[in-house]
Amino acid sequence: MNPIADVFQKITAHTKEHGFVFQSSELYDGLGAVYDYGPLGVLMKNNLRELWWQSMVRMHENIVGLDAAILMHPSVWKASGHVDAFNDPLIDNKDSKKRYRADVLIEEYLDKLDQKSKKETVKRAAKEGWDEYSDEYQRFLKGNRDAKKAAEVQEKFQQAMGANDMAALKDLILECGINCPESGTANWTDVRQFNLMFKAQLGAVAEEASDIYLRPETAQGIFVNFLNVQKTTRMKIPFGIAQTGKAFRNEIIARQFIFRMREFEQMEMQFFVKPGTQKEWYQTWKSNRIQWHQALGFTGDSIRMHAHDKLAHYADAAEDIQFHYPFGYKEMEGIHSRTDFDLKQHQELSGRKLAYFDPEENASYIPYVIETSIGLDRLFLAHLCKAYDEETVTTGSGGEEIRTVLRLHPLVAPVKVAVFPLVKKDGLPELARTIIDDLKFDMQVTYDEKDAVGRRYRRQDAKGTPWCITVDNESLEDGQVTIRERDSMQQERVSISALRGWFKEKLDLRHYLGSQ
RNA sequence: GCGGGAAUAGCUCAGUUGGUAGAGCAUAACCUUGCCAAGGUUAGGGUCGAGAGUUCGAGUCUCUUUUCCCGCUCCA
Repeated sequence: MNPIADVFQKITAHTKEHGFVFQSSELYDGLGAVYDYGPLGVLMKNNLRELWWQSMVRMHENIVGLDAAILMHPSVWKASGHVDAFNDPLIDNKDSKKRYRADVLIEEYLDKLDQKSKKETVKRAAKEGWDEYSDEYQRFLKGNRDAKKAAEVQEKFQQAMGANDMAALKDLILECGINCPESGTANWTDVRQFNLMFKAQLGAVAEEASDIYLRPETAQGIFVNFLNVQKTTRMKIPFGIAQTGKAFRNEIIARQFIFRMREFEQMEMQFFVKPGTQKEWYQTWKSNRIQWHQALGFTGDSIRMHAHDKLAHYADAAEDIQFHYPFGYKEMEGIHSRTDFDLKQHQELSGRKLAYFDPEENASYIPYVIETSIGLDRLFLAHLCKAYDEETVTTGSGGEEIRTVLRLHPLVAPVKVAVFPLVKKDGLPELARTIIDDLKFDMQVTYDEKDAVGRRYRRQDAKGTPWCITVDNESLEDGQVTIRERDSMQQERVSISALRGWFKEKLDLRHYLGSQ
């Protein structure tokens, strides 16, 4: 096994062992590429979502929140392009093992026929002296062998696509003698429809029910609410709408643990700007988002920007923020300049005006959109990967051992403080409980009294808890306790009455996100 | 989707030519110790991923299937 896979496997095993992530429906052998967050996982995931929300909504007076429904009108997905782009008839060549879109293969074949037909026509026209606009020319162009064949194939093709008839598509490929460009053979599998959107039924009576989709992205909920939000909040451009929520994609292959899941959570912010200013805003949000990641510990080369090779149909600029996962640099967040594509599409299909009236310009226009879109699960995984560490330490008896520690950012860590009585007698547990009762209003705290205290420290290290408080016999007299820090293992004596202030200072957002 | 590998207790893994299911760690209770883990005693926990087949008998052999990992492939 290669060392990279080894590290990743250790991380995934660790997350299960300590209750961060479980496989979905494990009791029934599991459901592929779907995962559940355990007790520690949900705390950490909530922290990350909250940190994003605070830096987006709370710290920007021109960004407001939204929580749109997962179910939306089917036309939304027509307008967004998902119905077309997420519905591909695919076919594999068994010899080359290459996969193609069946419709693209046929369209390419039709193109070839068209070219042949044109070539023939030009040749014939030169011979006969026909003008390009003459009746003879046109008649031959439509009437030659290749053109007739093309028309015939075209009709069958449209019929098959219209009826979603996959068998007919395959027959057509065989009939046309279309071979794999790679292997040159016609050893094809059946054509299969890959629908990346999850379909559900709206309506309890099967015959009356209509198809509806689970949203494949959260962005459209923002676009269709654009005017609702703008009018009710009296927002002026430039302004943004932020949303977090689940999205669903029927991935053909889904791997690498929670990196690619069928059900996942996105955190998106769509920022509406005046056309022509999108480039500046694109840069602004790019650097803002990088700063945010750096503030939470993704320093050095743990993240990098990566430009898209080819742009999606809606974008005029797009880059990813990639994180250096154990399996390589992979997309964690996307910054996209989406132009006015989405709003325009919705305006067209709905027939409702989606223009914004700009009082300063005294003109109305459809705004351009800069999108920041991050996968919460991928962010979660990135923090785990960055934090996981096996450190060699010297033991009390002079030997060496491995300390497994999650060096999570304190704001990200699921539990902030663990409180221990040094021994479970002499009233120490009771004193420890009073400390917990005092701190629990501000942060997630936990209690542990079992085993030697050193061992309890290690248990918390594995969960990423940044601080441990130990109550000893002296505490009863001088009112002071020991705070032990996770990464340095340094200890500090602090009086019980000062604890709340001490932690409030350590967990102060402005230390980390203050630059934004 | 193709090819390869794997699945036994919460975790890491043994399990011989097919013959009653094991260890360490973890968990719980009690005793002991007390500032950087693994002292003692005891207890709980497994239809060996699932289904079928071969067999007197299957964790072990065969087939199917599910899930995970690796490589290709795919990816708004």
